Amino acid sequence: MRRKQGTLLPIELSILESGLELHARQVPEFYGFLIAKQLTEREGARKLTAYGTLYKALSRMENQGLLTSRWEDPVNAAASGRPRRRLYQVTQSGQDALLAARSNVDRAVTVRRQELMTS
Amino acid sequence: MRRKQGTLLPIELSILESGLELHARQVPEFYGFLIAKQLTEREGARKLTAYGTLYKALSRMENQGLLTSRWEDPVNAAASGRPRRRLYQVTQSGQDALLAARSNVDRAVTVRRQELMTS
DNA sequence: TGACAATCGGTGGGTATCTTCCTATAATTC
DNA sequence: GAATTATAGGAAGATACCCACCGATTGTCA
Repeated sequence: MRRKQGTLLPIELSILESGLELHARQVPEFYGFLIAKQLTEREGARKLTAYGTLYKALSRMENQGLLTSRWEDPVNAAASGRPRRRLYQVTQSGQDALLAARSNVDRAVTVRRQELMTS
Repeated sequence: MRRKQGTLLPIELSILESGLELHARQVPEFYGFLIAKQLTEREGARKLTAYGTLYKALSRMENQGLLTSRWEDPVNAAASGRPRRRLYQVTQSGQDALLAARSNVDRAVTVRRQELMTS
């Protein structure tokens, strides 16, 4: 749906928020599946069936420099008996984008409120 | 469905046959997914949706000594960019079981044919 | 012969990631 | 304001494995 540049989509906002929240809780890195679970919990019950959407968002964000990623050590994954994870971190640029997007939203809300009050 | 001992189930026969066929074609080891594909092709179109059934059969056969398995080197799997495979081989005992089962089938068929002809 | 116990098959879920295809929609361009 | 175009979203499927549960069946024993 063609994006107005400098904008974050709802799913991207969620990813950044989840990522930063985990970071604050001493979880330095996150991965797709974990985010999916977080979103499911947070957004309340309605399942994120479309993993494609999530993973596409993640790689998009990495290309934009909002995230960095590395593959988990395969030996480690094997020892845990599960598929390898791709581990992400929110970059400084990601944090900035989140803050900018938030203030945009705030501004939009404020403007709308003004409009309502003066109409 | 409680098994008469010394008997092989259809899926077990298929696994042994596929395994030996691959071995004859210079493919020393096989894995679940590969067998699934083989079965789908061979048994003609109708998909093996129930992977659970297949994997259970494999571990059952390993317990019975018809197969041996080892995990693929995780680094190798990672390099190929896919989940790890569990690699199986048909044991001598597996080959014997197949031969025995085949001759049982032959005998049963022969007996049935006799019955039909003399009835 | 009839009841019991064992086990098999299928379904569905969980763990993880990625690709391709089609459609819907929003942002640009004219 | 209309036409174009880029891009996001969803569905489906590929790659691999495993577990838990339920119901059906079948061999065995009384």
